[in-house]
Amino acid sequence: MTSSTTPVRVRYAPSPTGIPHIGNIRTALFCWVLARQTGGQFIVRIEDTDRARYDNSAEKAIFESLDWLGLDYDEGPIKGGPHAPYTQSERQQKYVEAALSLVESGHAYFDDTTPEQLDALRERQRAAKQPPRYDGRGRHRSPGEIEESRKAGLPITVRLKVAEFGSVSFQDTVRGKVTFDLKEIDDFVILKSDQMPTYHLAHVLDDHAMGITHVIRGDEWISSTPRHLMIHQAFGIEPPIYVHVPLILGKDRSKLSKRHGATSALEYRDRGFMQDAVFNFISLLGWSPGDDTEIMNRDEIVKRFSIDRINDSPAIFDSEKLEWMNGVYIRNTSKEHLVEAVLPFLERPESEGGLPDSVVRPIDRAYLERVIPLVHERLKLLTEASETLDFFFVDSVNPKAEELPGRNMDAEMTSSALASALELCKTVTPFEPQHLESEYRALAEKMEMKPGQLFSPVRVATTGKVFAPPLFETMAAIGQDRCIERLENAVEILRSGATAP
RNA sequence: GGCCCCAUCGUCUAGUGGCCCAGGACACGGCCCUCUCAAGGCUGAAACAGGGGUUCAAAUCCCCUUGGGGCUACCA
Repeated sequence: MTSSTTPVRVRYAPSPTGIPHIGNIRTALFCWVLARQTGGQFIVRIEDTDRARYDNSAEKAIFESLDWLGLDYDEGPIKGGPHAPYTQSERQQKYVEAALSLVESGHAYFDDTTPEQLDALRERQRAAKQPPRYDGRGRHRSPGEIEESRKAGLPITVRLKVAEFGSVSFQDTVRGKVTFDLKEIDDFVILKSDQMPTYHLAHVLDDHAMGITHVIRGDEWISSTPRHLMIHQAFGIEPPIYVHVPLILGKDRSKLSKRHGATSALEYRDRGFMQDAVFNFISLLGWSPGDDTEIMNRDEIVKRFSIDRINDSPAIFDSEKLEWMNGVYIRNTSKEHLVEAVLPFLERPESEGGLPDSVVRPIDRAYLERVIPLVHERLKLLTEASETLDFFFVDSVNPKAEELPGRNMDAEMTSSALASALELCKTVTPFEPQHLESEYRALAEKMEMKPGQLFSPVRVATTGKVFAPPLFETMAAIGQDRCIERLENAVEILRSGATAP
């Protein structure tokens, strides 16, 4: 059991082969939270030992994701630290030396089996309905034979000698005791023929060197943990505490990947989610504080987090609830902060979801501050701001003729409503919400219409939309001149539409 | 196929033997509020995968079955 007062050293060790998805980032978040809670360290290490799959943009995305969610690290690439470097490709020599020392001590051996031979072996095993497994043939190769292969340019790997009998078990903090039979584990590669270590070797060495106390990682690693234990044993070092967190699955219940659509934290940022909402939401995937609390800021999460309360079962990632939560965060945020958050989205080009290109950039900030309260509680995504606010910023608006009439209103009723509304609009002073409302209500009464029947066409005429913020606040913000123009325009639209056959 | 892990409403989850004919949240339906849309309030429908044990008592413990997932690479 982990005492929350003992400082932990935990690490997030992604490999830069793709943009980190929510599940991956959730693991980073758990690590970060635990480090902050215990006053320990959160370390980032880049595991780029797979040269073929290395992707520079993925590496950038990793740091961008961490940064966006505010997961600051104590040691890592760029920043450095007492165990630098924190990028595995820069630590290669250490792995090679370690692998060689294992050969020296008899815990590992060179293997010159070619990939083709390995394929053939597996093929045969499959045909014979045997589990595909390396058969340990390299154990019997003499140094001379290896040397010959080396000279012939054959690929040479280093494999760990795994005992053929017995079992390994370990205590996983979330799973409990997990046991594997050693006969299930073959002699696996620890040093590849390109002199790069495999994940198994590299991370064990680094975690040990960096003093990692808790290895927090996805459930997918549970079945290779016995290998990691064997490596520790071979080096005579103590393994860390293992914490295998349940995976986050896509809607089809399979491991999260690109084909599940938007799965990276960065995509959520770009789609208008707030970082605190995403932080809150993903912390609740596979963990809960134990009561009904759902909305928690990061301090609360840090305070309440506990490894013991991490779930056993995988969670399906469904962004519907995240959208709701994002709305909660938007509503809870200050006007000033919302303006700040929404501005970059409004200023994007129209084709990317920004305000119409006809609106001059930079956007009139003072005016935005004036109108944002009108939509504050209506916003679920920051990206929605453009279409929710556009009519405030553009010069004119184009209501559809068929949308102008309100419920149970015919064309005639609509035109007379608009005509009277226009006349009133020209004369009403001051042009302020309360006054506007009382004037327009009086007008509705005089015309023997329900307020809504008068307001609806006016809303559509002034905003171009059927749904909009409260009418009189909106009109006041749009201003008397533009309202008059828009109402005139609507009257015109209706007239030309009505005369058409 | 083999090994390992998992199993409560559609989804996220509470539940650690009696407080549970199972609670909360999202989504969905209804009602209220209301100038539309939201927000808010009330409310409805919705789950312990199945079968055996153990126990006075089981969603909770054990076993089996079923289902799902992961791993099974010179990828991580």
